[in-house]
Amino acid sequence: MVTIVDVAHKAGVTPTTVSYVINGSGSVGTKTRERVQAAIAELGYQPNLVARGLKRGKTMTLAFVLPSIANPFYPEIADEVDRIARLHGYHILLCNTHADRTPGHEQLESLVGRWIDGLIVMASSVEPSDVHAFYDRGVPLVWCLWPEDQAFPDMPLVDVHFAAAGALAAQHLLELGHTQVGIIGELPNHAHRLAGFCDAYTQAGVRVPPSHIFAGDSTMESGYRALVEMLALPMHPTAVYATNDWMAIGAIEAALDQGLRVPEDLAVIGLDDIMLSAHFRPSLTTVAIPKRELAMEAITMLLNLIEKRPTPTWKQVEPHLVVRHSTLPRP
Amino acid sequence: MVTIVDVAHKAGVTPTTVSYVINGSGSVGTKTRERVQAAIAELGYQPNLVARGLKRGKTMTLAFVLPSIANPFYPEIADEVDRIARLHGYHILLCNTHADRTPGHEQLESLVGRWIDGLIVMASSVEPSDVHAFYDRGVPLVWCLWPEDQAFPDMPLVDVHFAAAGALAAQHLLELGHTQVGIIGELPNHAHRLAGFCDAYTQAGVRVPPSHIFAGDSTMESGYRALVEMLALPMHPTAVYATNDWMAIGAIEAALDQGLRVPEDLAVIGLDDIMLSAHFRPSLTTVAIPKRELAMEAITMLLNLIEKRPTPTWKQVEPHLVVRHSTLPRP
DNA sequence: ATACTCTCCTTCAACGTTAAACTACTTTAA
DNA sequence: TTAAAGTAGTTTAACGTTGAAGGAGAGTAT
Repeated sequence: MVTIVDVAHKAGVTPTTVSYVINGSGSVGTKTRERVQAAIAELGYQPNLVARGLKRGKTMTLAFVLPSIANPFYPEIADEVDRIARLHGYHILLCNTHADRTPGHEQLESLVGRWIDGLIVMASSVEPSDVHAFYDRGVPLVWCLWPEDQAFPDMPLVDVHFAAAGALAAQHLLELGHTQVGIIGELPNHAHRLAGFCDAYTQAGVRVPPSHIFAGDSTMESGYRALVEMLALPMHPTAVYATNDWMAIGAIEAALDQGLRVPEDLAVIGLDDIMLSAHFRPSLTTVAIPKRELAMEAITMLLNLIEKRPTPTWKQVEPHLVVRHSTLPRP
Repeated sequence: MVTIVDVAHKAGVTPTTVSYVINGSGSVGTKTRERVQAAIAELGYQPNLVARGLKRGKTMTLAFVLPSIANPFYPEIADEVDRIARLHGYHILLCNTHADRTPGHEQLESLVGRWIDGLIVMASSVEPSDVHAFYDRGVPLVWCLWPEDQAFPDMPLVDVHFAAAGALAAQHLLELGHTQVGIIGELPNHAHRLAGFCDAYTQAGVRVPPSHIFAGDSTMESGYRALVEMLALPMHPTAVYATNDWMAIGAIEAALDQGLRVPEDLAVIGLDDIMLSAHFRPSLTTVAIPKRELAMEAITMLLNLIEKRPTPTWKQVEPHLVVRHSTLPRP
């Protein structure tokens, strides 16, 4: 590898002068500058970021900590984080914790040994207290999608306005005239999604009795089971709201298997907008989480923290409704 | 941050001795070793990998270069690469080229400035010649999924035995008695997938005329269009083979829209096994690419190259058939 | 003429770690 | 008893870069 010393020799100056040319610091005469630049070009010199990192105490490296990149929720976020980070000269280290929160602690340690400049931690990839310990050490970090009420209130956080998401779903069903609704939700994790929905119904003067709320665990299977249960009761819903898309899809499958038509006999709405929802038959009406915006807010906040610019430390991104073919007006 | 010098002071030895304790090199007395270890534990010392990287010329960092992690084909591979790399003490730098092959060149340069120890390059993320230039410089790297015939034959390569994949699809349809087949393929990229299929048919004594082969571009829409075209001709296929799942799904949608039943009137088989295929209705019979195995072979080969262990530099992983609900015996 | 300033470049030391070379002491061998 | 071999450390220098301090020379002001 060609080093700054090689360039200096070739240009007949000292390494410091070359460094000044590269970084625009110091003061360098025009002719010398040109000679140095020629030498750099000729030798194909690239500054060594390891040495520079050691000297400057800054590695231009960020870490993206998440449960698993194989979970289809994260890749799009990762892509956007990487894109924006690179615009600012940073690279992203991937860190899949595989939801093993205990070694998650050691993983954070090993990242800090690399002098990363900051990290983005996705919900539930590491123990909250471990994350907070790092924050206290002064490592710039942003939490992303941590359930708001569990968060240490002093830590930078970006999440989704889930209550608004629930309200959007409710508003859509209300506009279609559905007053008899069943709900499939994962509690307590989806509390905001549920509350936003129920509050909107209450404000519209329609009561959702607790007996119309069924428990799921975010899997398709749990959505299927919940709908079967629901249909066994004498409640006759004309619409179902599931707090995520997988459960909504499970519910549709159950309804179809029970001989109901979707959306004619039963409207179903989900929340997330996973890729499958667009291609499922019938395609799923859902409330979309703006992942790229989420990523953008998180990385922007992190870069502000690193570069010590003033920044709000709490952001909520707003979801939006995506109407497809699983909802229709009440028969 | 606490450094090796702090530990040395606390233990009453020189930094070198601490280094010897950490790395198990040199020779250190039992009592001294214990004192040093106690000091390390007490101060919570973590070796600085930046400084170590500079000194040793090794950063324990690999890069994973791909078009975009948002493409659902890659996350599972990335997850496995990261998992295995970390078992060996390496971290993974993510590098989305966004199929911009020109800046791809600069991206590689910036990675080399970081002294990464090696990289895995996914097909079509960078210009082949740029990649080869890096290989010539001695940077350990493995190509993954590059169409075999385009590859520089001297470069380490891991790919899928696509001809066998095509043959598996053919064998399945032959066993179901389908002699009238239509093919939707992307050429020339999917040449092996096509050849494997056609060869198997030929060997079974069934000729597939060129007129039964339709062009697609790997998108769902192109699969849809191809099937519509196909049905307009007087060829009456009872089965369709698409060289990827998206086109197969597009074909199914077209068939359903044209009033055909799938699989009763028309069997459809794909290739890839993307996540959607399992949840689509009808779920798609397809030939699966073993992504985790692919990842494992690539990272294993790369680690062998880095650590200068003998290793084959060409691997093909074997696909396998996944029978679901889009294929049935010929009516 | 002397002091001051400015520009341009060099010297020096440091970031944290670690191999190589060296020293001091102990043990073993002939 | 002396040499050889081993053990347990230390000293030194280096990885590649850069900020601070310093110096040489030219230009300007008094």
